[in-house]
Amino acid sequence: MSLPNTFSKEERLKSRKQIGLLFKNRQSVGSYPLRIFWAETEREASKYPVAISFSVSKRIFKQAVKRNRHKRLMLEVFRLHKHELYEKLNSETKQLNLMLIYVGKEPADFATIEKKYLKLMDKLFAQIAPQT
RNA sequence: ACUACAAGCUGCUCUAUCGCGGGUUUGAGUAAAUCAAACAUGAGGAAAGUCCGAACAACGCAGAGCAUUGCACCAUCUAACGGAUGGGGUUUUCUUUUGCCUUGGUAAAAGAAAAAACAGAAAGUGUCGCAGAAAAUAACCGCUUCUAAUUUAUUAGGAGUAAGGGUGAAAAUGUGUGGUAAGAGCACACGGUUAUUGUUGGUAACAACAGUAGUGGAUAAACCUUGCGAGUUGAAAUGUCACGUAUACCAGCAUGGAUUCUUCGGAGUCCGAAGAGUUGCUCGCUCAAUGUUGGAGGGUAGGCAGAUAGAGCCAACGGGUGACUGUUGGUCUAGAUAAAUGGUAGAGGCUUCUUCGGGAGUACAGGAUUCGGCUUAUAGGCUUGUAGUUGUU
RNA sequence: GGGGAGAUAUCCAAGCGGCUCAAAGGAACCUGACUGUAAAUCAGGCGUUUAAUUACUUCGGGGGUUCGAUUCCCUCUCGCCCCA
Repeated sequence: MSLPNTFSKEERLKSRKQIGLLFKNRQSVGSYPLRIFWAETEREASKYPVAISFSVSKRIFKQAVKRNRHKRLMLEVFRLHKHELYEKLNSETKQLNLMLIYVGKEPADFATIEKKYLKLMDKLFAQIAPQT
């Protein structure tokens, strides 16, 4: 893999407005214990075709330590596999907003999350393809 | 030595590689934005709960009272505290000794340990179910006496009496003696207990001794009283920049308004006195409408400041029983904002299991303005103390 | 980050420190009556146990105050609401 597996601030979905829009126009794909909300918008000055955010509910893991750990694991999986996603999108004008949510009740390790994430990506493309 | 309990301390390490946050330097860029590289750096003892106390900020402030609310043995420590340290008394538990008896209880003394929101019930009000004569101005039974009646020991009525009475969590200061019609702190002796005065010791709480006056049930985590304290709201506070707007709103300044009469100085009548603001309330204080000047509602959800060197940490030498503190010297980069400190691979500690190959585990837990405490959660290790068991001398 | 109010039977919920608080009331559930059957209606039951009007435990968990606590106080746990 020649490209660097970095994760810059611009790739993070930060704007409250964008997040509000995402939840309003959301479409979702699930692959237990993960679920992803996605929505397409016009790109505004960002050089990345994707903006993503990670979330774990306080109801599932009460301790902040566990929530942070699962968010970091999800971030790590996204970072290591993001180029496959970018190649498939390959668009100059559109931006894909994502919200990756952990919905499982039990804690998971890196290997299982990676496996489920790849499965989830296949499902996501199957859903996006006919629309674009 | 092991086990248990209590208190205190500690809170796994390293390498490679791919990443993240803010910082410094260098380079690219006219500059800014931005990008790249290098360098060092990046969670806790509880960061948690939000139970207290402060710093800091905004608002309010002529001030006073009430309400509300917190604290409560004494001294000390501290910026402060409901925290800590030391002390005092109290209660509970255990042990020993002595006395008593129905041989496992009870009473006293001494010692040890532990606990606690330990001011006041002798200022007032309330409450104290059931049971019991009676639950706080105790006469139901009983005891004593007087009167009347008669069947001559009983009935009825009056008076006195808290020694006795199945209850109850609690029954009117315990024991003994005197005393009396019967009784009673009615009197006396020895005690208990409360208030108070004096002396001695102690900074004080308090203790010991002596005197005086009492003997007033419990409950204040019931109302309350006394003493001391608290203005309210909290970083989503607050300031500022950007974006973006009409005449309801706010602030400053000026003048009460309408009407009648008029000698143009003023006078009369009506309206506004109810409401709004000011800390929860009251008093008090300010305001009303119009004109003018300035700001700005809704909305938006962006940047910067607040925001990281401080009641800081470490060491030595002093002071203090101790909490703590004085002097001197040294030391110092977490500052995010849909929120950084992570992933993978390997090695080593430690604990534990073992078929001796190896396997399993490595806690509680993640900054969000910052400190001081308290409470709660914690694998393993270390230190000290107490108790028990075993072994050796 | 800050603040507020709460937890009672399967569910929704009342409940002055005591008695008649094993705890009002409603729904649900169980049994019986009525009916050919069901619904509706009526009667009884509805913590465990007992021959019983018996015994025991109990109002989120733990501790305290009190003679006595669902109630008062402290603490822990859980879920809920509000504030830009």
